[in-house]
Amino acid sequence: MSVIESTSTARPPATRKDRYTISEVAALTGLTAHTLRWYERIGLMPHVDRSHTGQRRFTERDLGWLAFVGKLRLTGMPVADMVRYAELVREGDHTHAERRALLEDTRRGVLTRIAELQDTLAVLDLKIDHYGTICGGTPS
Amino acid sequence: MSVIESTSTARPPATRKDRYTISEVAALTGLTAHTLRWYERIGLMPHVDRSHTGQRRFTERDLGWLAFVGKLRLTGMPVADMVRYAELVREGDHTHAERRALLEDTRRGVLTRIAELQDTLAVLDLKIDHYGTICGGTPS
DNA sequence: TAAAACGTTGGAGTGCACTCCAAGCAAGTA
DNA sequence: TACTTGCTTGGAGTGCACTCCAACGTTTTA
Repeated sequence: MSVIESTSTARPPATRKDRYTISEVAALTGLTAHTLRWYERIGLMPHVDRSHTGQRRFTERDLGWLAFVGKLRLTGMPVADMVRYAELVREGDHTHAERRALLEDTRRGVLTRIAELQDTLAVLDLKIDHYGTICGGTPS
Repeated sequence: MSVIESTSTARPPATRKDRYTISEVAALTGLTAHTLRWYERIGLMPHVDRSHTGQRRFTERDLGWLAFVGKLRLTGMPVADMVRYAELVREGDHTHAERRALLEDTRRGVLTRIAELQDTLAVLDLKIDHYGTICGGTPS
């Protein structure tokens, strides 16, 4: 479920702002302000709005995008690929097929990684069991 | 795939192909020779035997260790922690408890990572589904 | 025996994903 | 207003895990 469908027709409670400073976004996302600026510089953010003096003002939509990017990061996707995805989004609706392909590749990668991890889990359990009981000492 | 061939007259009594050159080990493990030397330099390998002229000769035991290290690497464990584990092995049997603790920490980390990945999988599936059906165009 | 292929070392270089710095302008508080 | 904290930029620096280099010695093959 994405966070971004905050509609403008229904007035939300006063706790929800529509413009966030970089440090507010840093606190909300767990990213540093440095990293947020860097994301923008490399093209991983859609254009971020500015105040009349040039300071960044992030929207709810930016927050939603950042949440999704956070998920992509957790998949282990390289930043370069996330930038590619962001480019596709900027290019418009005709890139849907490529976006889906990218996501499906990522999905396959995640599945593979989960299988790998479950494999290591088996080895780890064997080893832990070994230390828990007999404790023979060869490094193997 | 057989590892045992690759040469020659089986004359010398001391050489029962249980000694592997660095490039053989590279081929068997998928690591590069560079990486194998680097592993040794940083203390991630137990002492590797040498030929009379100083070239490395890996044993079956080294191969087993490398296989285990490969599993640890797949867990995402930092190299520094793997080196710590290797040190504990070198220090002898009285480090069993600490070794087990290290492995149990790693196990918990793997479980967490699997959960994270399954979470990203849910988001990915939602998104892929979205592109598969309606294809509305907001970047979210 | 000669050439090609393989091995050795310390140290330098690479790519990734941040992370920080300096110097100066902007915003909120007493 | 003065002060303190926050935000701006381009560019340099960091830490990790390799990855490669130069210059030379060793082993295998023809």
